[in-house]
Amino acid sequence: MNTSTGPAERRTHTEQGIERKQQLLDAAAVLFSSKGYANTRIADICAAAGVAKGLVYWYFPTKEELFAELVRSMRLQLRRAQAAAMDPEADPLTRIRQGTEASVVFMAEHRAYFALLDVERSQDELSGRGSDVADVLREGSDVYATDVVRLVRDAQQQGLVPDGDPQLYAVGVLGVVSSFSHALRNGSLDVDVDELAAFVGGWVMRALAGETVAR
Amino acid sequence: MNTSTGPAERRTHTEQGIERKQQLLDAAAVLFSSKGYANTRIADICAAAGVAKGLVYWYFPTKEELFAELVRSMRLQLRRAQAAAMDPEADPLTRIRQGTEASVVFMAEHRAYFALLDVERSQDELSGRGSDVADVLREGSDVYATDVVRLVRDAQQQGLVPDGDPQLYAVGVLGVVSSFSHALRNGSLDVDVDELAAFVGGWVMRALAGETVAR
DNA sequence: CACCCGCTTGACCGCCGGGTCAAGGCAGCG
DNA sequence: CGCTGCCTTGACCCGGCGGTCAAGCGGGTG
Repeated sequence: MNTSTGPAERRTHTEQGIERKQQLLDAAAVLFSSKGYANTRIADICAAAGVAKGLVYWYFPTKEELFAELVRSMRLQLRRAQAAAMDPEADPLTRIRQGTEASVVFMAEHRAYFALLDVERSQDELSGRGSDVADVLREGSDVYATDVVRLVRDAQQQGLVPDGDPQLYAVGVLGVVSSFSHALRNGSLDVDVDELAAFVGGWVMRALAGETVAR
Repeated sequence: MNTSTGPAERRTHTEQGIERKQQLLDAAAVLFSSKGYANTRIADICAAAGVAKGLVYWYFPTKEELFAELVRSMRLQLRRAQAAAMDPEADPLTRIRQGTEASVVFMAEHRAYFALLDVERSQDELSGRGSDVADVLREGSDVYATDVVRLVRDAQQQGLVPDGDPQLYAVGVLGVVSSFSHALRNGSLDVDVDELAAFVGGWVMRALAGETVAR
C-alpha cells in the first residue's frame, strides 16, 4: 500500500513516472517564476501539466518540497555551467570572471528557471524560519559564497586583489550577478546577452582589481 | 455613515487617529520585514499593536494597501537621506559615492524597515501583475534607476566614467547596494557599518571608473 | 487469468485568513 | 443632555487552497 502516511516514504518510479515528475517540475518552474510561489496554486500546476490535482501528491509530499526540489535542480545546473566555464589552469581572478560570465549567460538562457534562484533571496526572508525550504535555500547561498570566497582569497595571495575581507568581495560578486539577472528579466534591459555578460565580467574585474583615484 | 463601501473613500483623522495609524504601520513594518509579507497575518499586526483586528480596516482598505503605504513611506525616507548626503557642488561620481554610502548607512540604521525595500524586488515578481502594489513597487525602482542614470551620464560627459550604456552602470550600482543590504541583514556579515559603507563606496567607484588590465 | 503495483482521477475536507459588520464607547459641541 | 462623528471591538462570514482518499485503470509477471 502506497497511499500511506509514512514519514520517510520512498517511492519507486518507472520510467514513465520519472518523466511525469519532470513534467510537473517543468510546469511548476514556469508558473513559479512568472506568478511567484505564493500566487501559484497546485491546481494551476496540474492544469498546465494536464493532470489531475491529486497526482502532485504522488510525486511530492508538499508544495514546499516541490519548490525545494526545483531549487536544488537549478542549483545543480548552474554549478555545472559555472564549472564548465572555468579554466582550471587560469588564475583565480580570471576564473571568477569566467564563472560570472557563465552565470549571466546561463541565466539568460534559462530565464524562467533562473527566476527561481532570484526568488530564493526573498524566499528566505519570506518563509518562516524553520521551514525546510528555508534551510535548502540558505544552504544554497552558502555554497556559492564559500566558492567565491576561496577564489578571492587565492587571488589576494597572488596579489591580484587588494587585501580586505574576502567575504565582502564575494557578496559583491554574487550580488551583481543576481542584480543583472533580475534587471534583464524585468525587461528594463534589452541588450545582447554576450554583451551583457562581458559588461558584468568587466564590472566585477574592475570592482575586484581596478584602481581609482584616491578619495 | 463611514462603514460604507465607497471606492474613493477618504477618511478624516484626528491627531490620535494619525498616531494609531502610525502604530499599525510600525508594527506591520517589523512583522513584514521579519516574517515576510505572505507570512504576516493581519491578526499578527493587531496583536503586536495591541488592538482589535477590525481596526486595521478603519485605517487601510486592504492588507495590500497597508503594505504599499509602508513602501511609499520608506522610499521617501531613503530618498531624503540620499539627498542630504549628496553634496550638490560635487562632481557626479562623488555624488554617486555619497548616495551609495548614505544608502548603506541608512539601511543599517533601519534594518527592519529597509528589509521591505528588499522584499520589493521579489514582490514585483511574486505578486500578480495588475495588482496595485506591483505598480507602486515598479514605479519606485524606476525612480532610483533614472536618478542614477542621470548621474552616470553626467559623469560620462565629464570623462569620469567610460562610455557605455548608462542603464547598465545604474543597475550595477543599485544592485550592489541592495546586495550588501541583504547580506548585512542576513547576519552573514558582521562588519562595522561605516566600514561597510566605505567598502561599498569604493567598490562602486572602482566598478564605475576603475581601470584594470586588458583582457 | 489473477494479481500486484505504479499510476491517475476528481470529489471532498478542513482550516486558515482576509475582510465585514453591528454594536458600543467617548469626545466635543450646541 | 442629546447628538454627531471618530474610534474600537470581537464575533462572524466565506472563499480559496493545500492536502486526502477511495476508487479505478493498465501493463507486466507468474
